[in-house]
Amino acid sequence: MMSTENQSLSRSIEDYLKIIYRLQAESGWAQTSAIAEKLSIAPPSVSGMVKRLAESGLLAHAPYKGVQLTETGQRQALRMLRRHRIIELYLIAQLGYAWHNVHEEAERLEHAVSDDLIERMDRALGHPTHDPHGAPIPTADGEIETTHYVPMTDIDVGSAGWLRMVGDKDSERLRFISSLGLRPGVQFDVIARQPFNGPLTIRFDGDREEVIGHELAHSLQCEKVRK
Amino acid sequence: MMSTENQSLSRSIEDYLKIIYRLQAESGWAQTSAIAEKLSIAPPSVSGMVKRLAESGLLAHAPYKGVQLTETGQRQALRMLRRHRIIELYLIAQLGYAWHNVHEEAERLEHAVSDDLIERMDRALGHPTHDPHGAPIPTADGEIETTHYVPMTDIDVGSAGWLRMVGDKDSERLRFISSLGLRPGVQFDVIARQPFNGPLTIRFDGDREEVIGHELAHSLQCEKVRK
DNA sequence: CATCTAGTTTAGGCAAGGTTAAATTTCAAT
DNA sequence: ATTGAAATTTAACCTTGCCTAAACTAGATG
Repeated sequence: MMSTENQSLSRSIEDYLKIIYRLQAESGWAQTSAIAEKLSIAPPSVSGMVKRLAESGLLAHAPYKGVQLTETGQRQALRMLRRHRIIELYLIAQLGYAWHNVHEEAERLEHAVSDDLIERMDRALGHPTHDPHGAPIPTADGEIETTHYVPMTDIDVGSAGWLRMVGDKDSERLRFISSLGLRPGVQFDVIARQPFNGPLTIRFDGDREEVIGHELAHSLQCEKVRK
Repeated sequence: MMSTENQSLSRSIEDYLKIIYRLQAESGWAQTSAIAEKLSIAPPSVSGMVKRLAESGLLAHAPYKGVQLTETGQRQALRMLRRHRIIELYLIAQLGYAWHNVHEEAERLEHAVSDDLIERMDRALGHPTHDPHGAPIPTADGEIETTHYVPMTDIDVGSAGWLRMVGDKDSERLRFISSLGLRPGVQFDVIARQPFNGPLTIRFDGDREEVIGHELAHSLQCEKVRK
């Protein structure tokens, strides 16, 4: 832990921290192979970087087990998340980007913008709390809303829910979701569900009905409407 | 000339091309030491990079003499110039940046934005022809207005001129210029000039008079108003 | 015409961040 | 308790882009 603190981080390092944050949120640990897969690089490359990151105090490494962000590492990861989400929102709101096209652009810009520019975008957007995919935006000092959403497949037939969040990584999936008229914030009723992981029928926007495959529905994070 | 063409260029390479373009515009050649100085790196580093750039067909190298951009190299350099200038304008017009603060931010962003984003900014700005410092913006297909401005010191006492262009690199200088109320497009009369490279007095905005030191005046690119 | 110097290039290194191949550890399954 | 497969780490190497020190050119000057 030579805690070099406050050095500006390389593009690579920023990507590692972001991915590790997400993996850790899912399962508590980030494993070497999972990191490698998400970054599309070979596992030994991850081992090497992990060593450097551990030395500089951004994460703790339990050999052969996995990795967890330190306080400092998490702060940096949340900073990147904030950048990414504000940029995505800005591109859509101010520059006419489509929902499903912003991810890639944000992925590059998040490493290049200054904190000042991010705060200006934030101001121009009216200090939003969620990005266009429904994900919460961390505050400038590293707070993030904890979500407790359930997959759409967990909502009972006859019950209602809000669509809260959809992943931003898969542009084809996003294009399809939005072609159905679905986006975060939409309230819906579950009308029917076929057995054996079959498709789900939902009604929303008053009269609109759509059938959604199990896999897709499982990827849609929702909040139950309590009666 | 293995003309790898159309590979995306590294950040370093993009910086080299930009600098070489500017040096070449000044004197026809870009010398190793001049490139090194502008990039704040050691001359041997430039020799090394120049070799690689020449091999990939972006420039021609006359050993011990200097380099010149090829057609391809120039096109890339102009692309970077376009990016830089549109970004600077966008930051000022849409995000409330001050004139003298945009350079550094643009310097990072120009390497990260997509062509698509640049064209969206261009559209949002109404297809501007000049950046906030008065420099012409190359078109998307690599055309650039040729300027033929003269330093303010070359305008005779009693004559008038327009301030057309000021360098964007020195933030302190820009801050001062703008504190005088000067910016590109302003028309002025030269009221007086002291001998021995002494200061210049100009009148503009109707009644406003300012005294400008020789060195500063020499850095202000102007167009003569013909009577 | 020889020489000196400024500028350039070559040689040899280093750090970051990747690679593949080989060694090691872990853990589940006999 | 042992073993074998999967995951991880180590080892050895590559490329990019920088560095310093040393060798080399070219052009001005005596």
